[in-house]
Amino acid sequence: MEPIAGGPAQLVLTASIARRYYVDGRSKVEIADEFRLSRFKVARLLDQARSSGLVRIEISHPGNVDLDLSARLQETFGLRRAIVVDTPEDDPAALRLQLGKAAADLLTEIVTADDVLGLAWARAVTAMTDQLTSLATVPVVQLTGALTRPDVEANSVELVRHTARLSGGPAYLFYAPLVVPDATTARALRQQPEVADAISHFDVVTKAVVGLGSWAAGQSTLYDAMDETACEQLRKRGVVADISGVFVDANGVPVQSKVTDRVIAINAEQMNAIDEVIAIPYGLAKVDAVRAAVRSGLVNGLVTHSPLARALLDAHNE
Amino acid sequence: MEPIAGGPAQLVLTASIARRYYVDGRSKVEIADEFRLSRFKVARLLDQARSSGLVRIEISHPGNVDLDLSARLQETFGLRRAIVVDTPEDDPAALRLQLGKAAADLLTEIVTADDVLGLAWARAVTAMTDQLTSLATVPVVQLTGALTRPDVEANSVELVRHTARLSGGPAYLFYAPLVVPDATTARALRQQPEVADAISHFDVVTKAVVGLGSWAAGQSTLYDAMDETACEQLRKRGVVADISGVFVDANGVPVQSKVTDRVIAINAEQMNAIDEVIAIPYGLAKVDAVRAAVRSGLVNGLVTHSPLARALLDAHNE
DNA sequence: ACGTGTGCCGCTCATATGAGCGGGTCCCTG
DNA sequence: CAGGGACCCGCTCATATGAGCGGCACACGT
Repeated sequence: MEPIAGGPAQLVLTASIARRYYVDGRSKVEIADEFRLSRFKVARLLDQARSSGLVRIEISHPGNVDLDLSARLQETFGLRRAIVVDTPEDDPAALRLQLGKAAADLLTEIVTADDVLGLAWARAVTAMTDQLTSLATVPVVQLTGALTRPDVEANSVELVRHTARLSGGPAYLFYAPLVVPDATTARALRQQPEVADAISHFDVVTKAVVGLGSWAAGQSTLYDAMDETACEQLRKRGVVADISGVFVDANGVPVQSKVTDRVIAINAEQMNAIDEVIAIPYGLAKVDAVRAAVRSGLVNGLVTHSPLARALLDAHNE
Repeated sequence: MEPIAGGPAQLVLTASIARRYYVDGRSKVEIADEFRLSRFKVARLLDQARSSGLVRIEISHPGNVDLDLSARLQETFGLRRAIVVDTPEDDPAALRLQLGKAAADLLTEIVTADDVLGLAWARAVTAMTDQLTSLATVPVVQLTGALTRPDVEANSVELVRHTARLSGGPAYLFYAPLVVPDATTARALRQQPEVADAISHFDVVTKAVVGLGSWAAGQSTLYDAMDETACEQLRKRGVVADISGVFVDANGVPVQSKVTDRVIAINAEQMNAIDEVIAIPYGLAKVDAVRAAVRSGLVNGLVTHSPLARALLDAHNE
């Protein structure tokens, strides 16, 4: 693997050839010609140069996206998209900002006029839309009700409206909470004209950005907003993650329960039908939730930060 | 030249492909297959990755030889050999030691059983032979007389004898000074049997290691050993370098003069007939001398240190 | 001296690759 | 709305390249 070549002249020759080939981009035949060697000899020297470590190839770029980690994450988990932002930041708000920017850039890039965009309510999604500056003209569909929290200004509606305005496309939005006290209320809400209209568009959504929470206190806005009993019940059913209102267990299997009926949001089946579903998780506490979400196949795009990406890869390799 | 790609997804895709291609060594066709792209698209992305600087290729190795500089020196001046030792050392003795080692390794590598080795007297050559540990069995021919200096132990004779013993081949050596007071003495010396014998072997020498001095006080052992008048006369003739007794001007043209006749050493014509002539110059004061020596075509191999190598390249590029 | 193993070389032939072309699309601009 | 112009794509076809083979020289043990 690493047996550096023989004499110094050999070494210099190999380096010259490597330079001609890799830096100057000449063909091996040309090089062979120039150095009066057979092209085979040139090829062998180049092989040796690479395997001995004389030629090192690095992939990097000036931005804050860790391309190598992104690629590995994408490949390892079979994702359609993966963006890993390389930042030492660990303050959640600042992190959200950075990931939001990366996600916004991603969305700008991948959304084309043929798409229908779905947006769920989540702080990370808000962070994204806030930094969105350009978007193809597409319909924007609200995928979930909103939760009002003292520390958050925007709600799901504003998020959708803002994005649709930016895009120039129609908005399908409604005013409703993400979770209500009982199934009956939920059913009634779902029959409201605006809600029903939005829901009727769920199956034409082609790209969506969703929230992703770990099913534990402080790790999921939905968890924190729900009553203790319901949370406990879902935990007993093996729920480890909520994907904008869709509950999944550690194996990524969606969990149906009475609680599910109280949620005003896209369901597992509908989400599964969406071509690309992107989540923006951060924080090491979410490792298991992300694994579950990815395993479920519901989420096939990730925008995250390097520590979480590394943790995911580590967890995968054991 | 450096317009980094478009969106982040594009970037990650390009990085993935670059990794597959450069790191994993897969073919473009395989990659195209894997990513569902045309091989042309893959090729274009890879081109872009290289030209945008996303993929960086470096050539380096753990030793103290600067391969890149060596290669550039070799190419720029059309040399057969160039070894640039990367060292911050500037103490002449320590430098000689390092260059001597590099030159010794080089000699071990390039001298084969078919060669005839010629050695001139010079401190740097002594530094080389002292560190020579292995050499093909070849005849070793003394190319110059010796100068005895208080700070030097070995002389040309010892140098040749030692090398021949190491090699196992015959030695053609003689006892004579490098320079004598008048041409008549020189002529007489050249007819001495041992001297004549060595000289008769000059034209079969295939590889030689010579000294290289700048024609100024303290920059050439020969200069320092000669009378003021002679030095001055040669300087007036435009001499800037002495190559083990061969004087050349700034354009690399050998300078004949009455002084030349007083030197017991190989002459320009004979040196020119040698396939490889290697010098081991060091110190920035020798830039012009090295340029002249290389331009003359008499010297076609260099073992030197990085500052001098850089200075040579700089001088060439202006 | 004589196998014999090892390393290096250059070959053939199937495959990968590059240069350059022409046909699209989108976006200006007149 | 027509006419460029600036891409971006995938094609053809000549060329470059890789896999694997047999020949050759050298080193070594018997």
